[in-house]
Amino acid sequence: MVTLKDVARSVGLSVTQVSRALNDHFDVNEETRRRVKEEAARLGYEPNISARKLVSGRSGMVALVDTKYPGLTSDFLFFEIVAGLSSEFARRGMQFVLHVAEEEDDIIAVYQKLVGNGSLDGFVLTKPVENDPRIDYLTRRKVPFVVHGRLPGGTDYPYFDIDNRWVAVESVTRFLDAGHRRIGLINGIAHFTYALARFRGYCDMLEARGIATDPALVFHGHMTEEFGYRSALDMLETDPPTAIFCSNVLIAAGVYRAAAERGLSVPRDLSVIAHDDALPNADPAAFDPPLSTTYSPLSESWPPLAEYLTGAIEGRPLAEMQRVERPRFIDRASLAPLER
Amino acid sequence: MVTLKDVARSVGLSVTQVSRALNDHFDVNEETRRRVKEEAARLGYEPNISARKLVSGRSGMVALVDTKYPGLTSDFLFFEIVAGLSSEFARRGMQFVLHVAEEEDDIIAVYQKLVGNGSLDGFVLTKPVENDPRIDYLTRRKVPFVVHGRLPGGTDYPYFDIDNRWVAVESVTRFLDAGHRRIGLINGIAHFTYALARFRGYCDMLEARGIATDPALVFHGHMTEEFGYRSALDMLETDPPTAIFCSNVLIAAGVYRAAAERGLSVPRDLSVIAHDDALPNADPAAFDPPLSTTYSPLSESWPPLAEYLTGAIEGRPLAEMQRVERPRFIDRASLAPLER
DNA sequence: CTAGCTTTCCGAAACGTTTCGGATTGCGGG
DNA sequence: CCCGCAATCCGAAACGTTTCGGAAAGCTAG
Repeated sequence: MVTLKDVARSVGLSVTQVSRALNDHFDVNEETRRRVKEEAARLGYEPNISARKLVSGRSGMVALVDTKYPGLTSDFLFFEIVAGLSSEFARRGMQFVLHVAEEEDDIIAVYQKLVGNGSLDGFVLTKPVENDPRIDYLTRRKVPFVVHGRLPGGTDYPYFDIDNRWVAVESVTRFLDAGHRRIGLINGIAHFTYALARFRGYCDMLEARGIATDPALVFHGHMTEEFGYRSALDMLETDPPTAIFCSNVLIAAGVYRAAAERGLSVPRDLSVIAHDDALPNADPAAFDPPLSTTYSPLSESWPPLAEYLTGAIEGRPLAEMQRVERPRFIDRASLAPLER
Repeated sequence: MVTLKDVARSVGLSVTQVSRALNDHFDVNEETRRRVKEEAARLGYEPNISARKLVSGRSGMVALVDTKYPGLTSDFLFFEIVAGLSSEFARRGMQFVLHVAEEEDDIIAVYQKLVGNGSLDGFVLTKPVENDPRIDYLTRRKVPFVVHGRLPGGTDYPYFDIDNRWVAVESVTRFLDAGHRRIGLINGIAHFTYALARFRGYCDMLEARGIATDPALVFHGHMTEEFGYRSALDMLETDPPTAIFCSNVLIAAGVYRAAAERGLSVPRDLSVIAHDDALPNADPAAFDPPLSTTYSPLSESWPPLAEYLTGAIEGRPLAEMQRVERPRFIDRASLAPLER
């Protein structure tokens, strides 16, 4: 391994000055800096992260922790997140550590261990839940982190989120304006905040028009095609809805399948809107008929997440590191006025 | 952060002795060891990985490097690997670093950087190709690594592989014994060694029975349902095969679809065998008719891979760290004797 | 009683980096 | 000619751990 000392010797300077030259400190001659950098490159010098971390507290490593669960390895969302973040941090010269904990592990204990051994600069938190214990713990320990999503109430941490309430409000409004009264919701797992926000938006919008939410029209679960299919079949059994909002394009695919099986035509007998994360495996435009969506590519969240986390590590002010993005509605052909 | 010094002070011993106690060195009193461990646990002490790495050369971190490519985020295989390895290393108290490099990056330069900054103990290499430059580089730099798969020829590195040649040989033999003469192969991308081994097995087996391999019956590409579908359609165009071996259950799904579209019945008009990695999203028993396979769950490779890599890091002898597993054939209902 | 051994402990050095405080040089202004 | 200042540089300490070489104390055999 080639160290600072090697470069120093080779260029006839002290270790100190070489370090400062490479880190663009002010008190080193321009010409010297050039020479040092050149020589370092020539020797193939790479700073030793461990040594740097030890003294400066920065390692350039960030982590994402998730616990194992059945279906983890076929969770597209998870892939997209992991690949997107890893690549984004790699681009910034940082390292991304994926830690998949055992299902039975206490999640806080895992963070404790990871934080304790002090080789990580910060964490990316995904899929927050209400009163998320991870946020409590990391805040208390003053460990930098960024949340993909956010909690209702005070948010004194960096986050990037989309306006999930709007997603539901917009879709339900369009259904209502088209004359629909019985509107179904097939949502993600209930305790995740994004699902909650959508659920609340859905309820509030109905209530505003004097419609009570019918529990028989609301489903929460793992957002798969299969789940969409089963939920839709269930709804269609008795007193079926005329419109369904799906939290996911995959769910919508299941709804389409169920509708076809029941001999219902979209959108004549059943209107459908879904939220589209722009995942590579599910293209709403390829649906028959093309699926109307609220559109917000997941891939656009990696750059801000990476930026905010580095910001948090460097201690930048919170205000610059909170953003909620509003999706846009893309009308295709799965929404029609209710015929009576 | 609680350090060795804190534990030492709290227990009235030297830092040295505390370190030895925690690492189960021999020259520390049994009673002392107990006291130290207890106190360390009480204080929530976690060894600082950076400091340890700096002096002992071990960080307990291993990495897997892959470059971005279109379809990465929908590559089930990749995620199965990532999640499986991460969890397996986590179980062993190690950390797993996923590094997704940009497509345009020089892969060796990436390894150079990662090796150079000296925070990684070793690497897991997947999807080896012939004359793999990564293997050359890491061997030359004496960096520990383990290969998932192996290269033809001398193998002076740890690896875990399945007998890919056997996979093809076995399937083709069964086809031949059932009277088939025109046998197709839909394989993975040609330069990966596992695809090569299967291709060679396929060719050799045909040749042994005096059958020339027909280039029109061999397809290499990304192992997706779509690729299987297109390849099968192509084959079925003129002078179709009566049997097809698929390197993947996904491919087989595409073949089934193509056959159905062409009005061919499996297995009456077309026999199909596939290799089954036991991925969660593709169950050959759920096919109609159930798909006969060579069976070898991918998930069984993580424990040996993790074990061999830690072995390589600790400098254990090579002989214990090489294994090739033979899959087993599972007969279901997609293979029938050729009617004439 | 002593030599030698075992058991248990400890001080100090080392790993590669950053950073604090100070040192040296050269220059212009008085 | 000297003072002060800017521009460059450097030595040494520090981060938390492991490890080398030895030291102290207790015991046994002679």
